[in-house]
Amino acid sequence: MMRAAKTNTEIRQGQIAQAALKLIARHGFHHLSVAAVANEVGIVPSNIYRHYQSKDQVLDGVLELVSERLLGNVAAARAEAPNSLGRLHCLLMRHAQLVQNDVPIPRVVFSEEIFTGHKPRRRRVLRIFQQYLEHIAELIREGQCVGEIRKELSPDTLSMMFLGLVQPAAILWLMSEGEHDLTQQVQSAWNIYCQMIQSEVRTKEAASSSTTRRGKPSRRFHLQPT
Amino acid sequence: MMRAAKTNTEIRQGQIAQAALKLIARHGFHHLSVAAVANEVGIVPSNIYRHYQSKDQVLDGVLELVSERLLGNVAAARAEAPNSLGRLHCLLMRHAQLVQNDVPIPRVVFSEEIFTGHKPRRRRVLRIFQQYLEHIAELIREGQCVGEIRKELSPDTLSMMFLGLVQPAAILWLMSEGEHDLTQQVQSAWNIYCQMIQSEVRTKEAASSSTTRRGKPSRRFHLQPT
DNA sequence: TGTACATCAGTGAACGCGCGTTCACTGATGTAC
DNA sequence: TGTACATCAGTGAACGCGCGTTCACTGATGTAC
Repeated sequence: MMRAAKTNTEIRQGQIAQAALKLIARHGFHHLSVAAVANEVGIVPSNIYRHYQSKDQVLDGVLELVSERLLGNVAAARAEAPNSLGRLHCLLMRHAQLVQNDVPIPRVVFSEEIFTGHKPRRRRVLRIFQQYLEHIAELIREGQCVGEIRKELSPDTLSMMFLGLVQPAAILWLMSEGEHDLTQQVQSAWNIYCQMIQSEVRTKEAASSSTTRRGKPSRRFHLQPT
Repeated sequence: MMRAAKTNTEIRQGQIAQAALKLIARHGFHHLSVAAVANEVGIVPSNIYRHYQSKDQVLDGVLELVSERLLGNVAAARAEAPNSLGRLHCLLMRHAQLVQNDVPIPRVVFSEEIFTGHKPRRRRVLRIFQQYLEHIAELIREGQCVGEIRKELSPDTLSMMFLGLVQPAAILWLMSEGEHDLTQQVQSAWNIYCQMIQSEVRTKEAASSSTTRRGKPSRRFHLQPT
């Protein structure tokens, strides 16, 4: 066996967390072994302990990555779309992509290790979850301020429902190994959700608002196939 | 140690599955050990193998129980409420109760053991999930037939969104150890969902339909706190 | 009703395996002189 | 520029623990005669 190149701990920590995330994405959280991570990085298992104190700390590193990606998507969605509904739509699709291609967040968030693992980590995931929800609620509030989104609906409830547009579909997708088309299912759900939350354009007050409902209804409504 | 009373295999299989479900509900899926199950039943670990061939088969027994409860709720909701919206509401609240009191289904369905465990079991859970979705879609279709629910919305998408009313809240509830009030959050989401899917009562054609929207809007709408 | 035997559930000890972690040692890199 | 030494990352062997599973044995229950 060739000896691995000597590498700075800071860099190795990053490599190890990335490798762990990749393996979790592929084989699931609790199949993650220190040996597998080491192998992925190209070092020997015991060497992990030069850079992390324990497996637990590696997992903390993974959570950090997941948090960054989730919150990064919020920032990206803000930058990509000009209005609230567009941003929400963008965030939703990015979230679906994240689940599908890159990081099966469900594997992390729904994992047993999280629910039943030691408390500090559970609190941490809870916090990430809540932060994410809060960002979504903020997007919704902004939409309500400018009149895009109906003001009588609670942003907190709407943000929870927003996540509900992806989660069941994501689980189904995970379990069916790609038999279900996640993106399309999420899109269908979004169409209905969007139509529901946007301010009515029929009423006289907001007849020509910024929403696209009137212009191209066929893209907002999910038309029944048959 | 007192010797356990000799008991019929059929009965013991039931006891074992029940005990396993109870322990999963309390401590999570992958913390389930054969020893713990045996202890809960009041027998010795090795005795489990008189009644099941392996731990895997015990887990299959647990899935059977979960399936029964989920589908049982559908039947109960059908019996309890006269119309489709009422049945959906009833089913939703029963589902939330199931998660909260009895069987944390998330612990089973979202478990790593399911996603990454051996294929036959994953297929089985997928099937249970799909059956449940299909029953919900059927309730929705019935509602569309009698004009309670808007006909242009896809039952398949609506059923997925229906599950989305509980799932994020359930996960939050699990992680926060009851800090969040699951029932109330689900109720809020339902109010919005219900308002969205029910047929418009404003329009002339269905002015006096069977929905309760006009009569008591404050119970259907979630009013913003501030 | 009583006896002999087959069947079947219950038990404790032990095995085997995976896996996280420790430890003593190796060898490369950077720094002081 | 060259030498000596400290520092730190890499390695393989081994330990320890939990846990699913096996096995030989025990003892209770039901049945045939």
